[in-house]
Amino acid sequence: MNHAAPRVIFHVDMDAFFVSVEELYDPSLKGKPVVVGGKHDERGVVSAASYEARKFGVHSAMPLRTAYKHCPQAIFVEGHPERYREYSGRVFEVLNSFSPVVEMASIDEAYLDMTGTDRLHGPPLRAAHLLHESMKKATDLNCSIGIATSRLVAKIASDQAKRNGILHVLPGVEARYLAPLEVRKIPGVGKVMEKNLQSIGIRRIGDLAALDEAVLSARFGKWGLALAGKSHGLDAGGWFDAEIGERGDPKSISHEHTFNEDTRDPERLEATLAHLAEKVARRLREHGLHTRTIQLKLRYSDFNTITRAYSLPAPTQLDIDLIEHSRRLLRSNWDRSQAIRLIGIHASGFEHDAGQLDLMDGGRNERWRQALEAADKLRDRYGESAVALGSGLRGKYRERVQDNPAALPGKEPKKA
DNA sequence: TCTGGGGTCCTAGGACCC
DNA sequence: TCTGGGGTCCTAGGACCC
Repeated sequence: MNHAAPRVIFHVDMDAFFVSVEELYDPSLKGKPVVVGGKHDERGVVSAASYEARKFGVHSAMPLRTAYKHCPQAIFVEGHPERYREYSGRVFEVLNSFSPVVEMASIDEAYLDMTGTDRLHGPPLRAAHLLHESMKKATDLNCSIGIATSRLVAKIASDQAKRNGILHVLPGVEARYLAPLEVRKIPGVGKVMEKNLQSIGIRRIGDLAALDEAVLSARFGKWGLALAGKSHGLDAGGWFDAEIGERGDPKSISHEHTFNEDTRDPERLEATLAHLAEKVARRLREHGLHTRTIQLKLRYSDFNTITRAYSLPAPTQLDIDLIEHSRRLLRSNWDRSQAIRLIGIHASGFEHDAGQLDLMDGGRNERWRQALEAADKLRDRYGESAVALGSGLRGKYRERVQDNPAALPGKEPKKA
């Protein structure tokens, strides 16, 4: 085994993924300006735009209303996450048949370690062509493929290969390939970092590479050091330097909801929060995880956003715990003079085992866990609306609060 | 322009411990 | 009655990605 042999990394990126999947369900969309994300007059942003819509300046993350102004003739369609997950699975199957070392980086892109697969698939460029054809045959979707010795360069290359193309950056020419590109092409360099770099005269990756590492490190800390490495084409820092396919459990699970109109209705807020908490709890159980930290997120009318966290004495995966603690956070942190635009709940600090308390409560938690798991299975089989356990819970709690003020924290029951 | 939803990682200050 | 320094946990916020 030659350890000096450079790695062969593929970055496979599906072309206009959401739009392309929608076109498979409705071929009449093909060749037209299409915007996925919601209705043209709704709150929300563009999830994906067809290439025809992009010609009018529409791009993802643009507010839907703005997209409508740019391109009123566009067809606006609601997103279908289940469809995208299904096709993402098919994409994975194709990739997995080419290399056992696949890592889905998001729903529509993946890294493959193709090192040492020459015998099977031939040289990289040929393997990429075969992959491209297989993908089209199996999913009817186009993709672009970047090939390089690092994730970073492969990713940048796949972007340059758009659309429906392949780009191979040969070993040894990475820095030369990157040098003329704008720093913004580096994943992790966004608007703010781009501005910061511009302020010291750095526009292109080559400028970055020419700079002393110490200067970058002094000015931008850890990130500066990583940037120096990246400017030479190395996988440095953050998510990039892990081995491909070595992604473990999620670090956080969250759900949030933006109201179509801002609200100050406590019932509505608490019902929404309970619904979000149930979704989070359900996903915790799917992953076999327990959370220690629950975080509430509120966005007010003026877009000002606050987060408030609470760490539990023992980890949990139960709806009831998430509902109660997030509700408590809401009650004690919501500035009621302001209407709320968005509410969300975020779980983090995961552990695989339930807390000690689980063993000391006479089996109450264990019985809950089993009941909820059974409900999860019913939902899997018959759909979300099949089980009303969650909303039943909410109703019950409300009754309790209304009938008995003592159920509200901090209130003394009045004796008749 | 009027700004979604789901994530990851980083920073920075304060509490607390040794 | 002046006050070191490291480590870890918690919390809040922000940049960034798809």
